[in-house]
Amino acid sequence: MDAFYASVELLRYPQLKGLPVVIGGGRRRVDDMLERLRQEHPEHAWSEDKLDEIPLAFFPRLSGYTGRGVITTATYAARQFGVGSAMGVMKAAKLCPDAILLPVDFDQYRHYSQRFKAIITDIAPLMENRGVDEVYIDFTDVPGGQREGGRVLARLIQKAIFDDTGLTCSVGVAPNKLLAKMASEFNKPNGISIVTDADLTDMIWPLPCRKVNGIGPKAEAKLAQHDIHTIGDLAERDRVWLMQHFGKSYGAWLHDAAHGKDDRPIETASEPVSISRETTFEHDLHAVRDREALGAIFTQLCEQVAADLQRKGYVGKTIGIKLRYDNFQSVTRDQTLESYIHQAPAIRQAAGQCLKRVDLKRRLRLLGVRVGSLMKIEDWQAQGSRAEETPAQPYTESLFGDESEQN
DNA sequence: TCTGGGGTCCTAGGACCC
DNA sequence: TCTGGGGTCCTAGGACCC
Repeated sequence: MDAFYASVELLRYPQLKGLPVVIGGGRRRVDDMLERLRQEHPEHAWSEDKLDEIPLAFFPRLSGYTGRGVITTATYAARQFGVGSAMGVMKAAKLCPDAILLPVDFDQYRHYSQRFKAIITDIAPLMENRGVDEVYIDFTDVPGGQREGGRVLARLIQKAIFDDTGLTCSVGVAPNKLLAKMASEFNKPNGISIVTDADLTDMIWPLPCRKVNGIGPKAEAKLAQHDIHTIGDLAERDRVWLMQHFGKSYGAWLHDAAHGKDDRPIETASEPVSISRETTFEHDLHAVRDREALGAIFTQLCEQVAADLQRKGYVGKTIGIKLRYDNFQSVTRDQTLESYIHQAPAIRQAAGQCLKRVDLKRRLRLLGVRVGSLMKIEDWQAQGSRAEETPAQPYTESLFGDESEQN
């Protein structure tokens, strides 16, 4: 989907069309924005169905923002200023202070995500989820899927999605997932691109290695040290040499990828491996000085994870924590229990144990709670689930050090 | 002006078992 | 009498993706 979060926001605020808009900074919902408008401008009759009447002047701008968020999506107008996803909001504010900043509203994006995916599976049932805004589709056996190399079906899908949602997408058609992913980037937004094996040398090899899905910043830097910059450079290298320098498995994969080889099937169904919640604090917190605040956040994270588990219908037995220090270094600890759990007090109990195994002298910027080794709740019940033991005194024990160890 | 949140997969060492 | 060869599970960290 093209600039998905931003495009969804533009559906309800069409007055922002064509303007630099960025999504990020914080998590909020439309109601919060309405609430603020009602307080600040009670002379208007604000309501959910009149969002398109909100004057431009009332929208928050990047320039007024102070905080630690990042940009998740930028409209194409905002990208002209050099603003892009994963960029810190404060940096984006320097590049384009007048851009409109909207908070993320995941519920809304999930809703549109389900809608466009339902439209796709109606046309082509073999679809693999790749997050909220991206999918792989197997055209092979769809009627008409081979016409004009797939272009006809790609156009049909684009039109069906646009007619239903007003959202545009870009489609890459290729013999495998690796090439299709790269092809989808060639004609954004609202484009179609077709790549065949015969196009490998002229369309793929000139691209920087970083364009391969699976080569990130670290691998790119290491490749550059060996003077490998384009996918073509990579394709020239000997397979064994790559395996010696990048590991047996990754090296072999690099070699295959550079030659456009990928035989991964479309996975139409998948089970989650873990469910987690984490939060970055507005300001760094200290385990001893801010232990009340940290304790409250910790409890809330456990409750959110528990609610997520129950909503999605899972229990888990590996409970873990993650924290990030003020120097951005992250550590994790986890613990596998004897039985499966899914309730907040039990999660908090186990996660609290993990917390005792980390250094809490440095200031913290992030805290997270994770549950892994998941099992479907039905399977758990079918095999005679044992009720989890709730700690006798939940939420009262000392979690973040104690006053005696002041630092 | 430092750097979100929710995930997956891989590696590597150690415990433990046969 | 100084040291096997598998296999699985657990844990921690890190790369990468959307």
